Amino acid sequence: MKSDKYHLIIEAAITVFAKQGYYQTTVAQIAREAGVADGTIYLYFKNKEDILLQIFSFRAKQIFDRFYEAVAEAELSEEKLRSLIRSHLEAFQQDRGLAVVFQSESRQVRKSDALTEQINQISKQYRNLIGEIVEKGQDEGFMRKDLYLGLVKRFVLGAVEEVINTWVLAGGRYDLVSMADPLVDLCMRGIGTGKKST
Amino acid sequence: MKSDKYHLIIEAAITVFAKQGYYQTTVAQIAREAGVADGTIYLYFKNKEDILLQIFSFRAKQIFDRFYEAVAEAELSEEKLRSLIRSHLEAFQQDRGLAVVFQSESRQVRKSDALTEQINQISKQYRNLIGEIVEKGQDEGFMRKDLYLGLVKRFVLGAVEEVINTWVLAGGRYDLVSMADPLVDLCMRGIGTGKKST
Amino acid sequence: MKSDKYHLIIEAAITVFAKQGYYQTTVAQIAREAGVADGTIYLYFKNKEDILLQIFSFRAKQIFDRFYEAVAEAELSEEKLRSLIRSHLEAFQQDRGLAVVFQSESRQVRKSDALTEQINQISKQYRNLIGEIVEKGQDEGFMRKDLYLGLVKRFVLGAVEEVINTWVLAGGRYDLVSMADPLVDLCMRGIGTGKKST
Amino acid sequence: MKSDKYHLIIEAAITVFAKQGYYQTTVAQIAREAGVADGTIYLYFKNKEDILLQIFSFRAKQIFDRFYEAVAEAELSEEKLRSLIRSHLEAFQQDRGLAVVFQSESRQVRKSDALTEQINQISKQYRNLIGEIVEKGQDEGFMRKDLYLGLVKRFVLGAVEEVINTWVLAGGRYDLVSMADPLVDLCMRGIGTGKKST
DNA sequence: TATGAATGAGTATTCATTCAT
DNA sequence: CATGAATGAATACTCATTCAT
Repeated sequence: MKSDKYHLIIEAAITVFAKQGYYQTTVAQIAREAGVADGTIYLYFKNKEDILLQIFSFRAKQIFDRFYEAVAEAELSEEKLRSLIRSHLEAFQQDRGLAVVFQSESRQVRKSDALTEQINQISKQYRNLIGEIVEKGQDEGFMRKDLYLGLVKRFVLGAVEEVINTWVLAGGRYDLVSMADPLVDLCMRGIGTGKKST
Repeated sequence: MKSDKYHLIIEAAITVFAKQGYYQTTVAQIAREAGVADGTIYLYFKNKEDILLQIFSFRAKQIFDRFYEAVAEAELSEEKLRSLIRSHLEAFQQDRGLAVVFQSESRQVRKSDALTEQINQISKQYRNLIGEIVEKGQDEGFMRKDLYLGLVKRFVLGAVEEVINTWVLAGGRYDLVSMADPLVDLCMRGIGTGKKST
Repeated sequence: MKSDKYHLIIEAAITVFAKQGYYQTTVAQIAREAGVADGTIYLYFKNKEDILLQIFSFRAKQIFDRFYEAVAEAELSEEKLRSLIRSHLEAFQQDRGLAVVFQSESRQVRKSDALTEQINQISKQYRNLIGEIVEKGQDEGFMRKDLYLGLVKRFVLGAVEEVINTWVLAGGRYDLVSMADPLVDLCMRGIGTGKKST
Repeated sequence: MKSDKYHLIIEAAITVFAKQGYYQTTVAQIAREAGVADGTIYLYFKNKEDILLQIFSFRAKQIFDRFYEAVAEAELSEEKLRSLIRSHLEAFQQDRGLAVVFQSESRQVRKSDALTEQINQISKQYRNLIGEIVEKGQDEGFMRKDLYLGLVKRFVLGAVEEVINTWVLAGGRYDLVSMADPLVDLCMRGIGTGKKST
């Protein structure tokens, strides 16, 4: 089990990264926000970038576990998609800081291979999850088979991300989760066969 | 007419920003890439950030003019949407560097109000363009009227952006423009009424 | 109590400013002279100008306290003037570097309001001290009453400063304090009534 | 005869140096003030410092010629001293910018030997002029013979300079020349024998 | 002569990282 | 484990000077 301070620093970093962006944030600011000394950070993290890396890997893992659960609980493909999107929006609505960091930092080109890889892996996992759902939908006859799967994955992911992004830029002032159903509806019309699941 | 050096520097900056990101890029690197002295940059730009600002405002204008033309040339709403998306993909395919900069830097949280505003304005214009097309489509009976317009705009924009983003991350190794038709098809199924335009 | 390093840097700065002048001195030179890293300076001073400001305010205070003491210890006005001038010359003779900095930097036109104000305030205090002595001298009948006080203050201050200045330019090679008595004599003839105090 | 532009630049430099000080002034500012191109300055001056050097040597010469004239026109030593001081104050009152530059830049420590020498030479000449007057006064019996001549020179020079300096700092808002008589009176009491010249 | 665009050396300042306590 | 003072490499920006026109 990770120490108390570790989580303290992670949370502080998310807060400050969300407000100012990674490069605009100093390690000293994170330390102050976390209420620890500058040097203490280096007891838990290799360097500044490692903090961001851990945010992506540690927190992403937490969140993805919820996604998998949500998808597993649903039966049919459409409901799985709905569950996925809803829990995605829920997770980000619950932690807007994290949402901001994900949205704004994941697109940044970076030198560190470790970080790039981490981010790419997360995206890939997410797309794979969508891919599995769509394939299941195709098997069930709820989703069109004449679709380039790679495009469909991005189509769904892009739509969800843009909805989140708009919400983030709007300052998180409205209910993000309420966008889930209309969004799924749009997606299903795009990729679905029209066959009803009930 | 802007001076020769101005464009030289803009192009150099796009190249280097695309490769390393804004914060990882030094002014000296831009100067070297442009083949000018460090100080020369400050004859044409107020500071480093101003270069990015100019890229967004100057180059975005160029590109947006093409978008408006493309949309204007088409007759029916679906064709307008197809034109818009195709010219979007074309523009970014032709200048991958610019695409990378747009995709990765536009999401960054930043202090400068000027830059944030510039970026927000571009996004808004784009969404408005989509909005107009959809409204026209609703009038023509090609697009559903039971849609929350704000969501539709983001839905389309998000899908396009994610397609570009994936292409960017893949190193631009395949034909981006060929994604236009399937993408429009997906979007139209999502937002269309099913009525055929021919 | 101020840290060790603070004084180390102040002394180093005085030395280097005295040798090369404020604008010709780099922060790196001060750091090297003080035996600290460049960055360390910014732990104790806001910026380069702040060092000069602190020299004026911190060291001036030290010295002025001595002046007030010296003046207070003397009884009659002429002796007070003699004490003031002697301790002034003594102080500057003891720290020629400081003398040089005071003489050469205090006349410079500068943007910083804080610095200008600091310098003006010191000059004013000094002139006020002289003013008080002269007024006491007038009461005692040792000094002429037909004098424009503002002129007298400057007359005395100017004479003392020029004597110091010449000594500074001469490289501090002779005994500055020995000029005190003849200087006071000259001043007293100029402003005195001729009445003897003994 | 020096070209038009030469004087134009000299005057412009005096104006800007007076306002901002030598080190705070850029060559471009001088050029703008003079209404010439940056490069033009280097047709008339070797470098930035040369401008200041020329101000001291060219303008000082002009002024000193007036001083010598004024001193020559007077008969007796006291009147010579009065003439000198009055023309000094007059000259500076007429060109406050020049006064500021003289007062503030002449004390600065500088690397350039040429400039330091120029400034020292001017001061020396001035002190010599005073010296000659005092010696004449001693011959005539108007001035005390028990004075260390080096001190007397500085005594007078210092008093005059401080009076000018105060006027400069006050923004030149009062009549400087009117200080001449009281100032001479003070000096004469200090150094004179009391014998009346009429 | 005159120009002003271009140069690039020079510098104040920041900040990730270390390490003695 | 925890601290935070100290470090010094890194970098945006300025400006005196040059030179092709």
